[in-house]
Amino acid sequence: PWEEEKYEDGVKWKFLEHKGPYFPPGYQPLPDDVKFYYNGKPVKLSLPAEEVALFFAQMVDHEYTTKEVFRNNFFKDWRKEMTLEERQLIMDLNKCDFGELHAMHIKKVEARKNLSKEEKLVNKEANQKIVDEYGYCVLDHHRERIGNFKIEPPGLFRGRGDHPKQGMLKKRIQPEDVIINCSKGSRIPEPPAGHRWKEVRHDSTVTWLASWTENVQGSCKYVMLNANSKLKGEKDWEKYEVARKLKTCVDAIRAQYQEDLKSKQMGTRQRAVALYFIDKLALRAGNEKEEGETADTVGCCSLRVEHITLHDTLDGQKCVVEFDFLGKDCIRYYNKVPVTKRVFKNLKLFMENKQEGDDLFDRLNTQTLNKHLSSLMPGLTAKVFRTYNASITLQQQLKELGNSECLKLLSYNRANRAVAILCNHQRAPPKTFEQSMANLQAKMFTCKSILCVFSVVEKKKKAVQRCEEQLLKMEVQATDREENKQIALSTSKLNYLDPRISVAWCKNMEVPLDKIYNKTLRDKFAWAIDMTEHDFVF
DNA sequence: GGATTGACTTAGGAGGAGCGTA
DNA sequence: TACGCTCCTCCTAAGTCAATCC
Repeated sequence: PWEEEKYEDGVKWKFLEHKGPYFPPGYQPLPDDVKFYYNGKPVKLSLPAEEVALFFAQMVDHEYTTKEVFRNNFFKDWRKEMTLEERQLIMDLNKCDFGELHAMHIKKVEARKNLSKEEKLVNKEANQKIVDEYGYCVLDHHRERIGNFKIEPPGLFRGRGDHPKQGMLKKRIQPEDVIINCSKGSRIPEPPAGHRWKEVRHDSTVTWLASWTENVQGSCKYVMLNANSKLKGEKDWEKYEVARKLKTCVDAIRAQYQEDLKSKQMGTRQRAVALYFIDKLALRAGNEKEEGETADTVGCCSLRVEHITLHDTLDGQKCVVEFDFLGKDCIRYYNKVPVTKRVFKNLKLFMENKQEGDDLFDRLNTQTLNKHLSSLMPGLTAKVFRTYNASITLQQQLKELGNSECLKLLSYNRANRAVAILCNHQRAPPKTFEQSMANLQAKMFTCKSILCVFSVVEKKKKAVQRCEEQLLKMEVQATDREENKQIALSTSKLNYLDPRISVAWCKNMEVPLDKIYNKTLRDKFAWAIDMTEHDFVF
């Protein structure tokens, strides 16, 4: 779909100009009447120590701050920011009283909420000005929106799940920490007054505009383009094209790994079983992770023996594998899956003479798995199976029809839901779930009562009809919402489902696209909206 | 080959805008 | 006009995977 010529060998652009990242405002010292207390006595902290104290104070009503690991990490890092005197005085977090700091924070939040319409508008305009100035770049001939042009503000690190580094201080990033990437002929961004950049480089083989190293994990952070940019759009399109290519050879690949289950080589059999899981269950590849650096989560290749239980029979089914492990973001994967005899036998073998903590696939890692995959098809890696199986599932499930618009949308959401369940995309049930469900039920009840009365009275045909329509809509809505209680549809919509399937479906079903794609999605998938005809097949 | 680093995609939650309703 | 609810946008953590180094 992209007319302009492609650059050769890894070149991503010829011209790149931008204003550099936007830095968050500096720390505002506490007013004199807001005090921190240690052991009951007011203590005036040095500014660096005060800033970090406030990070903690802002979080005290969050569960995080009750956790041992969080408190210890915080206290250790906080003490590093203190002066010698402060460090000698403040020895015990339990003797710290952040009450006034917390109260001030709450008051500020309240005040922000209670701003008048006009004041909110003023803020909005100020924000827009920042976006206008820093939010765009010029890449080749296009003005493009930048995804994250703001430097992440300092704070306390909030890892997910049982993260060993939770509570550590995430330090303030200075221009001196930031590498700028832009093209040679462009106007180089000005660092904030009195500062300089760590480096200005001109690397056209990468797509980032700025980067810095984050201090908690030591990893790189990047400023990159928005998903609606040409660069990202092309990459996204390519991703789905690779997945479509897998469709043409997936049968051969499946036959191959079925065959490999019988191999004399243990490594080959392990690879075959792993591939079977990745294909059938849409598991992630599962890179190995450094112990103690992150929460203990796994994917396919890093499964350990304690993560599966083998059942010769379970609930009347044979050869059942029970999975129970924490995956990405510490989301639990729990599933009972009947597998073929051969897979089952192999798994028994892999588990022999192993104990808790041992790798299930001790002869396999993601590098060798992906090397094998790329030999079967160029561009094929483990994650392509997720994209492929997600998209093909959507396409198959969309064969369920509905005659009214709301029923059509229900069937679309159900297809989307099937994918989300496959990919294990979960969410915490909304806090208001029970209440809003009850409200909906109440409305439906009212509607039903009205219908009862009116059908007796006769007449009022219009009102009856309207009421019936409303009722149907609410019933569908209730079903949809109930089924979706703990399922996140957005992740698969955004990352796994070829948008052309959805665009074609909308055309065929005469459903307006904005019923299934919000503005962000319509922007991101502009390429698909442009090029897709009603007869598109994934 | 094994570890490390760098670049990029994928992920769920927080918070707020905006809408409909009482 | 305030309130409650929903959905969107933003945020940034946490993955994947290839390149590089030794």
